[in-house]
Amino acid sequence: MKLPQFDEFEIRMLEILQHDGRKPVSELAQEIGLSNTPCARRFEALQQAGIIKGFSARIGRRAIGLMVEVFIQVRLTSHSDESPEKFIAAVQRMDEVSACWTMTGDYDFLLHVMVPSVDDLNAFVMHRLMRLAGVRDVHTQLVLQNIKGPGHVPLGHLRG
Amino acid sequence: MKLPQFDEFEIRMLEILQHDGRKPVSELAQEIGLSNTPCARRFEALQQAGIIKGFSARIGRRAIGLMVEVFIQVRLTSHSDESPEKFIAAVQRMDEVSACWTMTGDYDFLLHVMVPSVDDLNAFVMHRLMRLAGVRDVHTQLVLQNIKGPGHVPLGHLRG
DNA sequence: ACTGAAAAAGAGCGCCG
DNA sequence: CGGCGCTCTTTTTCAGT
Repeated sequence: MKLPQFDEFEIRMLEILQHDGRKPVSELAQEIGLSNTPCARRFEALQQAGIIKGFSARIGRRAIGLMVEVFIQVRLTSHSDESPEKFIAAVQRMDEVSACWTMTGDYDFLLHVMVPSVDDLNAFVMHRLMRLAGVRDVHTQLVLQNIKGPGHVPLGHLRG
Repeated sequence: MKLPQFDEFEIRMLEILQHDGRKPVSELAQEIGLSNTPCARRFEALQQAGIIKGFSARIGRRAIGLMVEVFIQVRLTSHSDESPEKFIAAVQRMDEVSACWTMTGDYDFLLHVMVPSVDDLNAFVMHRLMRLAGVRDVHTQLVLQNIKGPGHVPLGHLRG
């Protein structure tokens, strides 16, 4: 598990592709001051090495009617014979769950959830989430405003 | 603020582009059973309407040495003459902050932060975050495991 | 609105300093 | 490794249903 070393070309490629993931390699090459071929080679290498894991369209949630965005913290029963794996597998299949992490602190899981309305939120929490085996309690916090991101990973540390 | 109506073509385009944001329009067209031109038109329209806000490379944080991922909740002083705008502006400029939301609950802000090491986390919280005007207290929770996402927005509700 | 064909732009290749 | 020139694919535009 060693880190690859990044040169300035690669760092700038990552910066640019994080902002515009569809930018043609030819434009990339021009912007970072490199010719077409070496730029394409690095582009390929970054993906091969797992540094670029893929590309995604950023979709405006409000534009598709997801007016309610929440973070839900979930605590499982400690003596869970129904081990966390079941909960994890269930979460993976829930379309409303945009992201999920296991965490330190009072709760075991943090879920990032988007639904069209407060009624849908209620239905999701009451009838789908709390019905899962091993769920002890949940703590829901509404998002009031999106200040920043997501979809951008810090890169500043790469050039120190 | 009305929602556009989505047909099956557009929904599938969003699904595909969320998974592979660099897929050529020609391939998209083939996969959803449409000819080149109308597919390209919808592709353009989705961006124009703000439904697709852009495209991003998904970067593996561990691959670039960001070994510590945390969520930090921040509470501001209630009598903040230094209004939240100053805090927001500061957060926008902090590279370590991958995402930020304002929230209901005991804390005002939720910050998604990635840093190379625990030492960097300490330095960030102590010397940069808590130094900001109006910050009353912070609550930090470490990410133990990435279960799902981020970068994918629910689309299931669009087709009922 | 979709189709089909042209022109323009980009990607992938071998080959050479 | 970086650059150059070639072919093939993809995008874009402009017709015609």
